[in-house]
Amino acid sequence: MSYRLPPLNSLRAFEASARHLSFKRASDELCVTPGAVSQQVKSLEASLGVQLFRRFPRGLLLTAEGESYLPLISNAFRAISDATEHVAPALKGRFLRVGVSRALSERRHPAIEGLRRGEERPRTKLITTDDLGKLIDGKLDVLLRTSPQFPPGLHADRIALPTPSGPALPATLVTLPGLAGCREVRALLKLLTRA
Amino acid sequence: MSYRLPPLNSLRAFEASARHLSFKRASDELCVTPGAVSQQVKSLEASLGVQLFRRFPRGLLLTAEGESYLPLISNAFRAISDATEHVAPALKGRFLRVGVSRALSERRHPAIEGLRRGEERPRTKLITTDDLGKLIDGKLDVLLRTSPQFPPGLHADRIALPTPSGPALPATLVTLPGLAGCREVRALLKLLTRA
DNA sequence: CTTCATGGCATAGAAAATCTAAGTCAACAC
DNA sequence: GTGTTGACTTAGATTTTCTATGCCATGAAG
Repeated sequence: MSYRLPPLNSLRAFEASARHLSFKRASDELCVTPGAVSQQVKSLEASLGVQLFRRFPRGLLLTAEGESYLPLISNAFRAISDATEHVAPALKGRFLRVGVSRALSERRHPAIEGLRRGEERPRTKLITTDDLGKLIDGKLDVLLRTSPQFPPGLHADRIALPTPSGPALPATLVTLPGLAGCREVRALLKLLTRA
Repeated sequence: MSYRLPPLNSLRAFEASARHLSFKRASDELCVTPGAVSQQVKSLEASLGVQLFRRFPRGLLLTAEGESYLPLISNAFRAISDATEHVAPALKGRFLRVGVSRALSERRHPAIEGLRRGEERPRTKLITTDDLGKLIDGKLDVLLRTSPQFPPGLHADRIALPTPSGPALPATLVTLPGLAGCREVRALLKLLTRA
């Protein structure tokens, strides 16, 4: 038997916003802009014909409908997430595993430190290493190093890390080809190259 | 706590294909082309790194992973669908409620008859009526009539219904503006104007 | 054997959805 | 008063989804 599902991407924006009671914090979690979250939630409300949030200048409150919807949607997403991890155990890690070479790690670059402290998105687990083998073995998702060298078959972005004072620091972000375009890696790239 | 969700639209394509063991029949249900379903499922398999189907020239079989994934995903979608109906009761109808004027109804137009017998998509519930009031009152989603007249505020598409023999039959498909762009209405339009 | 029907696959491009950047507004803090 | 924060809106950029088309492999019918 078929069902009618609401727009699922919008539902994701709703769920994250409802947990945080903030489009801003939801946008951080989802690695998109607050405007995108706002639009998605608005679009969901329009398609449902139901207000899910009360908006305030500095945040959100759930309506009664939103209050009743949230746990049901969160549980369904949790079930999907768990089922997915069960079927594809390789997706179990909830963090982007980022190798950072010792040289860069010791530079205490602000964005990298922010990631380390959990203050920046995407969520990452930082590992001090420059071992490309870990990338190939699937033990890392991304490797950030100063050396521009990388073996064929991997994908590399040459970037300039802005420094608080002085010239930008050249670095290379290496990934498996399949991961190069994923949202978290792109978000990481953007974070690292941000002024 | 956040989760990592697979691409939800692809998941929808997987779930429908797995129920039907056919991209073709899933495409009918989802009102998209088989090629689109195929691409979505393939994309999901790539992002999970797991084969979900075995393909055969005349259909699909589920892999062990696909077998274990399906009930979990179906249940989650069911939960979302139920939650959505609970929060937005107006969405309860699972059928597109189509009013067909008596004149058109009596013509026994093939596409309309196909809809009536449940042989054509989108799923519709046909009601013989030409009462625009029902549309405005929300008791109908769409009204198909021969008359080109409709009140301001509604949306109308003037269409030509192909007949098996003879010239196309002019008709008007009237909807509330909010519904005019929705997938089911568009699918209905396409079905009715198909040669 | 040939022909026809069926359905999955791949591709290029069209269409739609999603997102971003930028600016506005309303509150709150100092 | 100014500055900060976060929600809202808009236009356009970007990405995703979809379509149309043709190809391929099978199975059924003649």
